[in-house]
Amino acid sequence: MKDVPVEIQPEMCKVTDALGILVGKWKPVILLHLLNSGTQRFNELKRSLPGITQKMLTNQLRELEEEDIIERKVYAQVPPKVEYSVTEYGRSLEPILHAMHEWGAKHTIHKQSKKHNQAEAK
Amino acid sequence: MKDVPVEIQPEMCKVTDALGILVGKWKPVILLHLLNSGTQRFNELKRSLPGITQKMLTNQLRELEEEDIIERKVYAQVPPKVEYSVTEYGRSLEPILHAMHEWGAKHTIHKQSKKHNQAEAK
DNA sequence: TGGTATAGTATAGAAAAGGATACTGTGAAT
DNA sequence: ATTCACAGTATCCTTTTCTATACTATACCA
Repeated sequence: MKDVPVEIQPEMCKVTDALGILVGKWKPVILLHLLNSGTQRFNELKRSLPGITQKMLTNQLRELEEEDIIERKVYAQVPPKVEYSVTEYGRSLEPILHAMHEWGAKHTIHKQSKKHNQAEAK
Repeated sequence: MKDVPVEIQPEMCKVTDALGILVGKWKPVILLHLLNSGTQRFNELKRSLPGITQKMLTNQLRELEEEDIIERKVYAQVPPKVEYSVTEYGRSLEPILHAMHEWGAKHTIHKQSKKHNQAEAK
């Protein structure tokens, strides 16, 4: 039997796919905020996310909408009113987000103790 | 009582932290491969990942090593021998990777049926 | 008449990520 | 003497992501 190597590409990786939906400087934060606070208007979100630009907020929201994770509801009013909320489908990401939050919190501690050990070892 | 808005930043988000470790075009793929196949040498990895450049492979491996997810073991030989493996600590990411894989697979189907519905609705 | 609020778009530029290609040192095999 | 395998660096370039800033339409309020 030949030793045929297993060939792998990022394009066929489902983990990469899932990750692709979450990456973006503000996407996790927006998603978590919508999950916590429920439906929010554009400017409510903007005020909750200090430092974000309008362009970025629009952009990240559109990308999440594109993947069916959030919903955008436009009211025919003036001044405009647009509401964003997490879809039923989007909520299926909650366990993953929760797991990542837990892991991330532990990792922060792990890194600190690593640093501490290095300092100790002079 | 005033309606004080909750202010959020990506820098304080643990999900963003966890995500940061996994992002990079080849990181999930490398990690999954090391988890599946165990210890691997640099060129074994390279051959398993068609399309990756040496620079990218080195770079992604170093970033994973930096976070203590993988281990790099250098043998004092010529030609050089360097082995990479997932650390005990790195294995704590497995449930998350698994959950993402599952979700990603379902999402692929979700997107397909969405497309199908759109086509149906002419 | 001018200012405010809303939910954006447009444009330009900086910074980060990734790609292409060439080069390195060393021992062993041809 | 040349070539190969190995595990990288070094350099330059392109693409993508993110930032900064200005601008839009419309109704309402003073």
